Amino acid sequence: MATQTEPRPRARDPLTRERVLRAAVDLADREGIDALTMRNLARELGAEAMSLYYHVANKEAVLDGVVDVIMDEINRAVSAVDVPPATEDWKVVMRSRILAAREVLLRHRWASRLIETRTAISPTTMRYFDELLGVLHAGGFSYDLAHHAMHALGSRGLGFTQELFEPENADEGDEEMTEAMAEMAGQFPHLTGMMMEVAHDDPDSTLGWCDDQFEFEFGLDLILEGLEATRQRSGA
Amino acid sequence: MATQTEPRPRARDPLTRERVLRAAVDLADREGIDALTMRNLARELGAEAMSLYYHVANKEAVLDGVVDVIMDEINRAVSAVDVPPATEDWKVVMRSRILAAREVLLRHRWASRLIETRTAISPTTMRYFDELLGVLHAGGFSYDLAHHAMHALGSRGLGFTQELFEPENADEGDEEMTEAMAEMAGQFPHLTGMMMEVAHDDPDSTLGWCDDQFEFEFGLDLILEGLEATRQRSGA
DNA sequence: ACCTGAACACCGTTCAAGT
DNA sequence: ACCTGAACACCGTTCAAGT
Repeated sequence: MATQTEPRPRARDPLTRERVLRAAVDLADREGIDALTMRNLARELGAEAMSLYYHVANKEAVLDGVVDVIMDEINRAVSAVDVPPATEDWKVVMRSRILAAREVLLRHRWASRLIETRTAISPTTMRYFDELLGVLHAGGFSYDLAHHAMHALGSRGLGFTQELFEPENADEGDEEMTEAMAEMAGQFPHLTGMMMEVAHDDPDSTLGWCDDQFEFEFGLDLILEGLEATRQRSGA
Repeated sequence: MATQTEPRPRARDPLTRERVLRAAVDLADREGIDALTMRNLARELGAEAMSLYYHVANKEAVLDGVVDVIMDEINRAVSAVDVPPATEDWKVVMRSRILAAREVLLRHRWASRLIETRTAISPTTMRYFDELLGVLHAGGFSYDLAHHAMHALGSRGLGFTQELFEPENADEGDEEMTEAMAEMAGQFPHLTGMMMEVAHDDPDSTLGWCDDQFEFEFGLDLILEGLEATRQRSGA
């Protein structure tokens, strides 16, 4: 056994586009998307940063590839959940597909923000949306209305949570919290009222009181039902 | 008159947090958000990068401040459009507010992406959402339902277009285009079908065929109507 | 064919120093 | 009080060079 005291030996198979992209996803999962630099990625693979450029054009290509890996995982998850073939309600199929996609994005929380920065659309991504369109079309939507439907869903169609200002760190002390709220009451009566009403309904919650999964499904169902109503109305 | 041959003289008033932030917005408008570096920003102001640190804590604080400037512009635009006080339909008020906010974001196209990266929520931003909540509450929503409504709107409540994969550069040659489509037809029947149907309805459009404003309003109205139906149903 | 070292032009930021 | 120069630890990327 050769002496190896390197901090990160990492069985040194030859590099590969695949290995590079997989390492990139792992790195982002483990240390966040900001840690995904060419130098860190290379170290992860036991190589030098410059070696990566033999397998990928540049960092942008790495990011494109990483999104592709995620979209592939989504496609896999979606086709795995799609088992019940006897379902005739397009809303049920759509819903379960989107929720499956969402689960993947929850496993890679950096991914949705990254996906939004892509300008080109890869075949893997096209496949996802093509199948979604297929569900609508099979459900009685004209392609024209299906087109509007896809826009109405927007990024929610991939399972994105739409939240602005995710709490991120709801670790603020309780006293600072109530103090801030007192100051808030005057300036922002409705925000204050809302928080008080919700706190009354469910005393356990002060901050971090939003059930993301519930809110996502609420918004999704609202849109799906609106689309179904539009479809029936337009007879298309 | 003193000799001045500097490329960017820029009347050299003392720096100010306000001047720094305004220059930052101008710079992002003119050259894109990536050009907003501390060094570029300083040059814009006829100063050195290090001088900025006397007025702002760091770059993150600049970005927070920039978002605040934009949110202030939104609040101004919203209150300017809010003139008709006799309107009793909350949907009309909500719609016009959100469309006004959207116009501001269209003037600063880099802004929505930046806003999404903020973790803290400033008073200026709170004001916007507080007023939006006020419209819902005045329209007969319980704060609890209004809360769900805000989640359902998500970033659309600020006028964000939800589009994944904005075309960005729809400058692809027509021949490459049709070639790509031919290849696509097999793999992505529904995307192909959709494009053909839309092209048939409106022959002028092949790519860049989406009317963003129409799609935004379609999706927005879908949600607003869904919320109104939910409100009536829940009797809240 | 695959990998690397040295180097370049950038970042944000610190710190001691200038006026 | 306000601004700056030099320096540090990072980036992505090039290019000529190694095996």
